[in-house]
Amino acid sequence: MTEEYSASKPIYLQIADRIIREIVRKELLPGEKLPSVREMAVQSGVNPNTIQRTYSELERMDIVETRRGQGTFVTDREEILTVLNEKVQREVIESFIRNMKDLGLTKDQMIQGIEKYLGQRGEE
Amino acid sequence: MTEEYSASKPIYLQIADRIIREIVRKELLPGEKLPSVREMAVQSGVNPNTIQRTYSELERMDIVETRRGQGTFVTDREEILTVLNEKVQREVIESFIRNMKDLGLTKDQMIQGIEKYLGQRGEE
Amino acid sequence: MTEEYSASKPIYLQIADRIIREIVRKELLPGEKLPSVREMAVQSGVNPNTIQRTYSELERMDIVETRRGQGTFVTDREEILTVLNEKVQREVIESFIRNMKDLGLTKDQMIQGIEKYLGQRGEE
Amino acid sequence: MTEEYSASKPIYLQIADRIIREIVRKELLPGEKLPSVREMAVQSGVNPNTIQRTYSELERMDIVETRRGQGTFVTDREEILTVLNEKVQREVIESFIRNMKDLGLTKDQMIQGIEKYLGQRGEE
DNA sequence: GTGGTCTAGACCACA
DNA sequence: GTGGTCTAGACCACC
Repeated sequence: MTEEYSASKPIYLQIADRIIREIVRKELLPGEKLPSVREMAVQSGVNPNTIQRTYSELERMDIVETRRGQGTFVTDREEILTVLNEKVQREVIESFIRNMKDLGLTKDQMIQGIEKYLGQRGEE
Repeated sequence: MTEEYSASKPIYLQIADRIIREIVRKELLPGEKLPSVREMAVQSGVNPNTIQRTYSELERMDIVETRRGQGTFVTDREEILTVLNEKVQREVIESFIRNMKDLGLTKDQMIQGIEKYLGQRGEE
Repeated sequence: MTEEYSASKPIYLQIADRIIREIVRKELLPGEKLPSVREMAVQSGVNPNTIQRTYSELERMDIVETRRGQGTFVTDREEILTVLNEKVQREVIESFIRNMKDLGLTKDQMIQGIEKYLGQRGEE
Repeated sequence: MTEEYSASKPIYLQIADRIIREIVRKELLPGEKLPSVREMAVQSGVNPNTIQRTYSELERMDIVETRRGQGTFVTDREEILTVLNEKVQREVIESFIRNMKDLGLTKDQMIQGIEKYLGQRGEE
């Protein structure tokens, strides 16, 4: 599988986003080891330096921690992951609200739209 | 202004999407003239043939009509624009729901999230 | 009005065909005067020499006759026009039959097709 | 072989029409591979881009499907080909009727004309 | 090899 | 001026 990367955002950040999404979806669990820089570079079809920058960025955000000689691990500090989860969620919601407002819709119409696609509130 | 284009989707379609968004947001009104092919090409930093293709695609979708020797105009057929609006709205909602489900959230949590950012239901 | 001419057939013959069609449709009547070479050239947007060849060709077919100093006239010899009519009609029918056979249709299917588009036989 | 193209219709559509005719006449069978863009361009004496446009148009009409890296193939969806056949047939009939009406003939005369060329109804 | 996109530059018909 | 078509030649992703 060859992934494609948008021209408008640095690749290392795009990969960081992807990893964050995997953490939020619990596909990567707290404390779990990430693939090595070299392995991830091969998987992603990019230069190892790029992955190095990705991991540095994630570490700067306290989302991962690297242990010398052992590798890079998802943080197990729950408060960090909680905040991360909220942040990602907030971004999705804000983007949605912005788009819907562009379409001239009110909050009630947004909710009705969601209910139309998922069935009435209370179900599911 | 130099715009950047994603690598994963043809430029002519990305520009078409941009125009559609402008129509849906009422930045381009029904019956309004679009920039000429050559002018839009300069604005967008692409070859006129690419814009030609964009306009052809929009015409094929009945979103735009061309009058020979005069230019390209947003359709003034309301039913077309209504359907377009619904289609874009549906896409926004589906994308939102997909993202939120990725985050492991239920429908009620989605709605609560929106209400948190916009105030309780019934207000605005 | 600028007419267009196919690249695959000489223009002078295309114009001859057009005149023949007008005669067959009785838009040009037996004995009626055709426009002068110069006038027809202007009407058709071509060189007078081209019309001259058209008229010569029609005269060779005995469809028109030219009277020196007076102009070019549709023949009034009914037998010529009758034969012409049959010839044109035959060409239309043969072309139709050829096309329909290409589609793998039998005669009865052709007739049914016509009836479908014009109502049942005996009406109209 | 140098083909000639009418001035009044885009070449890419004339070639599309030709291919459609070949499909309807079963000279091109369902599932059969069309010549590659470059090969067809040479055969037709036009630029590859023109054939590309022809194939795109045919794909838009669902008459043809392209498989990446493999080529362009006549669809094998029978219902598409049936509809196409009916459409072409309708066009042939309508053109015939138009021509015959131009000649001032009634429906019965059209049918008699066909029977004169193919023998009486019921035979064949 | 295949189809698909893009650029550069030309010519056309229409108004 | 407008949009529409066509050529020439390039680069891309996929197989």
